[in-house]
Amino acid sequence: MQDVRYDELTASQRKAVFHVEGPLLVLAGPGSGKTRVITCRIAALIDSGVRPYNICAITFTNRAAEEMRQRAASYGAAGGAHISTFHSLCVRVLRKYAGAMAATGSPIRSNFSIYDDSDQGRCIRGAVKQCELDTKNFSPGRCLAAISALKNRLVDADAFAEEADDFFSKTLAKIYRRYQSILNENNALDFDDLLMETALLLENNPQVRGELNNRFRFLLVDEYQDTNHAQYRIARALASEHNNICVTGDPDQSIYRWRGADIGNILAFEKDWPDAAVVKLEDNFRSTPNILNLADKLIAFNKQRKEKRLVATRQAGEDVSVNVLEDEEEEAAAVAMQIKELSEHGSSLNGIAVFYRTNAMSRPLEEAFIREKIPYQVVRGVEFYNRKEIRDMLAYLKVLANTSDEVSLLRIINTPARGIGKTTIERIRSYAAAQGISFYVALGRVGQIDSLGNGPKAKVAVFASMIKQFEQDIEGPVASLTERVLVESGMQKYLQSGDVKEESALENIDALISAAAEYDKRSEEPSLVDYLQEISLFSDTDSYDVSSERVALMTLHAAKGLEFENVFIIGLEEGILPHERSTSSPEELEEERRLFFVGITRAKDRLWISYSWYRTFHGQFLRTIQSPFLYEIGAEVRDVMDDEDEDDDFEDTGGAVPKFIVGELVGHKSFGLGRVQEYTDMGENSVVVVKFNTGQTKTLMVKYAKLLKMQSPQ
DNA sequence: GTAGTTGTGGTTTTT
DNA sequence: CCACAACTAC
Repeated sequence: MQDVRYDELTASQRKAVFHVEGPLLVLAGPGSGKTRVITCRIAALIDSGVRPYNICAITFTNRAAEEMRQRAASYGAAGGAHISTFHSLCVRVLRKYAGAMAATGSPIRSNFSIYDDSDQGRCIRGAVKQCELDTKNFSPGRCLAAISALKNRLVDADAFAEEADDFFSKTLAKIYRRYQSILNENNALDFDDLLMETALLLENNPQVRGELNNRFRFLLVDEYQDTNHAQYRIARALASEHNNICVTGDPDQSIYRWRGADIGNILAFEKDWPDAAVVKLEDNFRSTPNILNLADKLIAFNKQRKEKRLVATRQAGEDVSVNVLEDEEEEAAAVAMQIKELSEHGSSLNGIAVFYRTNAMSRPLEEAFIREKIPYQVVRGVEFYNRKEIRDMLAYLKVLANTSDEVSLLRIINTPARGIGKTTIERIRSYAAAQGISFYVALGRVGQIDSLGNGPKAKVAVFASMIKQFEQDIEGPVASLTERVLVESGMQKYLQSGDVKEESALENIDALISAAAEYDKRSEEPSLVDYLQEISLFSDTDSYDVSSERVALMTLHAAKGLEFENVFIIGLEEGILPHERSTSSPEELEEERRLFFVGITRAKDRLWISYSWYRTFHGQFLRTIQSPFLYEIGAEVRDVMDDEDEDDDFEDTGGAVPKFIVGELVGHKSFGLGRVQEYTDMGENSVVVVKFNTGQTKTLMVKYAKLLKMQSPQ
């Protein structure tokens, strides 16, 4: 193997790298050279005579997969090894074995569509409606979350119907069933189906499992702490014959519990694989001890964890700054100023990142950066693919690839407007239902739909023949087909006309066509189905360009796996970090803490943490409370405004703050009357939870809230 | 059938 | 505060 510097590895890294046969657990702290260990290990496996073809490495994000591919390639070890995310692997497996699955009654065909949350939303709304239920009690979000959790546990609709014993579960079971049959009718799978179907296929079909066991003799799973139960079962099945399973991860960096990740998978690995070798990577080569110290202090507050040390190998550096600003704009301005200074002192912009809890928090930063002319890139989830024009174009392509995909078909049948309205659609629909044919097939027989007048009939016929025309190009390159659709569907004309506000719409579609062209070039066997299935699993996060000279702005979740010389983490406030929706259980709070931990440990040299006194929240300008995590890291907060000639319109209470009793009636200048729900006496920093008559419950800091005592408690 | 308007509900993180 | 759905007016 070329260029592999095995001699630069530490003793424990070597142990992991040169482990060949049998299960292996690598507990890798942040900055411990985990990626390097994994890629070196792939190289070492090949050195020891393993064929690359027999290696399967699974990562969590496409970006991580791409990075690993490149690193492996630089060792000359790329060819043949399968490196992808769980989801991509599942798509390939399902597409390949769809035929075999059909024999056992599976409705999935290999050209299935993959539905994202917005498609799912349409399906679930349809399902709830069909069950004649009130969407208030069974909101789409709630239902989808519940179904997702079930799928993660590999509980299908029938199994759930059997276990359901109360009203809610029974109703949910009905919805689940309807939802799933809608997906089936559309020949579509949602993200969770990809995992569940693959897991079930592997477990129930010995022949398929045998083939894959034979192919993937060495399995690597990265970020194992974030695998959910379905992924766990897939990994277990894949490794069932050879036992050559190597998992890497860090329980302290598990941040996807909300998505079903089960930290128990990594904690119980040694139970699942009793003869597992365990390697702990505790040396940290990334951060200064100043930064690590903070991370260590913070994570020690978590109760559910495996004790693990963070051993600094670097020399002491600069202290971590914790600043408080007036509001989110001042906070953004302060970050921008600091970045300017760094830049002027020679720091490169691609070594700088700003992390925040929610995507919405990027706005003030972007405004400040534009003002200060600081180049930046926002690394955001699915922004690009969520654009209307992109979704429309993709809907055309999806229909061509999978004519059963009614959700996509309904999206484009009147986009751009071609006079096919609700009534026409409903009539075609009932015709299709009566005849027992799909909506698409019904379009082709529009002449026979007696309920339609001649006008609508003609319009539908034009649309149907247009789609037929496109279908002739289905085998060719994806880019030229996309271009053809753009022109002939009328989308181009529609977007050029003055009615559309978004100038950038056509540019975005151009970007889509370029991406398709790149796919055509890169892919060994380009096909529309393959292309669509691939990009369904792609997000903007994956296209983050590490090398471009721009400051990176991203959520703490997106920061996982990255590192930067200079890191800013903003919004250290109660309700934001920890997030207000994650405070109902200790487990959730611990996950928020891990999220902060992940953010801190991305920093190599310098770290700035900040929060602001006020923040606009749900459109309201509100006083904030600093995050409890700041106490935990023992932060000495510097009030940046106090350093200047600051007028503080909140007079000092001199530390003498009033005390409250639960049940006490209080008044607030903007929320009105309310009753004390909880009171935590922390002297000057006492916190009170008040339920106001408006119905909202607020956590307030006594020092600032200026609550009026209305009367003595009963 | 369509476009514009009002109302309502949901509002974290991502494959 | 935003997106989408239902409603209303053409």
